[in-house]
Amino acid sequence: MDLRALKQFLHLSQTLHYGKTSEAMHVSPSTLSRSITRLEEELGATLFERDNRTVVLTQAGRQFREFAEATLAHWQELRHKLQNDPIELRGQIRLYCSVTASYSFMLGMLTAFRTRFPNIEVVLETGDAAQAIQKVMDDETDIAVAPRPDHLPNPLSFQSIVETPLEFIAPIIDCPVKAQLSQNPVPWSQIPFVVSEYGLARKRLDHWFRSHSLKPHIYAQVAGHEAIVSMVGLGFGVGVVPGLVIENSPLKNKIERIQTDTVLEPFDVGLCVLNRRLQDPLVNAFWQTAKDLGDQAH
Amino acid sequence: MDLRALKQFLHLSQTLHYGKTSEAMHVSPSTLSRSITRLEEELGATLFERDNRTVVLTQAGRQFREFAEATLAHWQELRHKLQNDPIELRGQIRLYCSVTASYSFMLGMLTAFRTRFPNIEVVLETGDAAQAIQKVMDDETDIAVAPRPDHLPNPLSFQSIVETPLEFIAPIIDCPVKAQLSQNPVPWSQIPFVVSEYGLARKRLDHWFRSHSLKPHIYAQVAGHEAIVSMVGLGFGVGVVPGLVIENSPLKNKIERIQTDTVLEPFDVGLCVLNRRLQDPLVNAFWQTAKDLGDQAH
DNA sequence: TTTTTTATTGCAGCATTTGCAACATTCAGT
DNA sequence: ACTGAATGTTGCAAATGCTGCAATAAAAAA
Repeated sequence: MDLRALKQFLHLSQTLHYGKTSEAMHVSPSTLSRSITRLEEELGATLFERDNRTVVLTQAGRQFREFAEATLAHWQELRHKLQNDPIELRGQIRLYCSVTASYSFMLGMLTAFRTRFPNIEVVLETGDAAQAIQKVMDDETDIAVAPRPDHLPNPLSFQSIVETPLEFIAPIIDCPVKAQLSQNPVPWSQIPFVVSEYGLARKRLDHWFRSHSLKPHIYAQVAGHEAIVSMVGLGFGVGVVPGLVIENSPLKNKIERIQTDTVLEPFDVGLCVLNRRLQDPLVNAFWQTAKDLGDQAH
Repeated sequence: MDLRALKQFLHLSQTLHYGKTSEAMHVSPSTLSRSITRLEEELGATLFERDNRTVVLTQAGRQFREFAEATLAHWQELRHKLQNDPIELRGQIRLYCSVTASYSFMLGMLTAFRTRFPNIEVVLETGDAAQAIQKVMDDETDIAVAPRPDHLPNPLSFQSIVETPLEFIAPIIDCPVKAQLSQNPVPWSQIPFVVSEYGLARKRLDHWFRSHSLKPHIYAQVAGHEAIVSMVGLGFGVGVVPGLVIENSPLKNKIERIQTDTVLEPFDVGLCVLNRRLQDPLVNAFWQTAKDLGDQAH
């Protein structure tokens, strides 16, 4: 039994659905299935009564849930205590995130961190999310907020915070683009697109174009999702940005989301760090604080 | 954090000695070292203050020990409860062990088992320990007591119960052998040996002969350690048997241990089972009961 | 019946863990 | 001070175990 199995069990005991839980825990259904099976073997008791259609907690499962909750809480509490107690950490830590992130969840994260480690100075740099991974790899920052890449480079660790859909947005003001969009079918290959210069969002969009056999009309390539929102808001074309960016944008009411036949794979936004940088107590402190915050959310 | 790490930590917190603990936990010192390091990383605190000469528990370590003890106890208690509750197990389970084992620890084991599962019928066969592994492999018995082989066959699981040294024994009564043994140096190649026909004890002894460049004088090959004790007691020669067998032998006062320059690698006596047989709830019940007993001993 | 949903299993690839051996460090004894 | 023994850690190759994909099984819905 390890803590990951415990977390998975707890989540599953709430959803009662392998698919949902496995997705939330970022493992495949098969892995989750085997995790639970292992747990049951070690325990010598069945935790879930499952038929391929329904999953229900057994009596044993209910009892185990209490144990799991208590143990997990106990562990986290202890970890906090031990991290605060021994040495009053001092120093500097470098963070990198997009403007949107700094507006949204980064605020809560930093407050929690400052409360726990008031003597660590935080240097926060904002910039294009597409560069975040590279910044970490080059050790130009300690921890960055980034969308989880399709293939995580080996020396990196990732910890997800929130998932947000990638959405198509269009201007609300009257402009040529608006007219084109109201046609049926929509002449996608003629519509001007405002896209990221590079990065995961660009990759996903390119994939979407290919799978629709479209040769897109790229009107502008810009760096940073926020800039895309601006240009779209001004009526230059259609863009694709994470939902989070839309919600936190001051131009929110100048644009609208548009539906498409297929949905782009959502962004899994989280923290990214170079494994070896976790040796540094300061970096580790931030990483663990974030982890605690995440665990509480579940 | 998993339970194994917890057990290792607890043991180490008592011995304060990596070598001792790693041996007791059946892992190499390096593995233990890494286990503890991992634990410390996950926890973000140092558990042991160690210099290559001394190991002491830190303040954090003391706090963590309480957590570890509580968690482990909690887990085991729950496992007991869950294993008893759901179904009253009935049926038959086949055990195989040596006569010595049945006299010594097997008694306690069976009592614990009968208390917990009064409706499981135990069929206990006694015989030569050297055959135990084979009996399990051939599925002629469910669980056997055996010395841990140098290389455990893959489909088998092993759980150790007790370690016992392999000792040289000689008759006490006056006989030719006794005279030879009192010479200096001892003429090993002329002394008659009473040895196992096959099995791990034989293997270890052969190895000892080779490493001393001796061509042994084998007087008799017998099956079963108990028989060796008998023949040695009667003055037929010198033998090698596990300490446990000596202590439980009615002929204990007819023989004496003799010292040699190098000591034979001790026997690690424990339970052995075919992995797939653990699917059977009855077999699993016994296996887990034994595990609980072992955990309590620590 | 066919389709859809969803947990499980075979299998191959891969990451983690393991143990050995070499190393570093400290202490005891000369 | 020097040598030798004891002991925790680290580099590295090998093995073990875990993971995800794809196929499967089973049951409900259409």
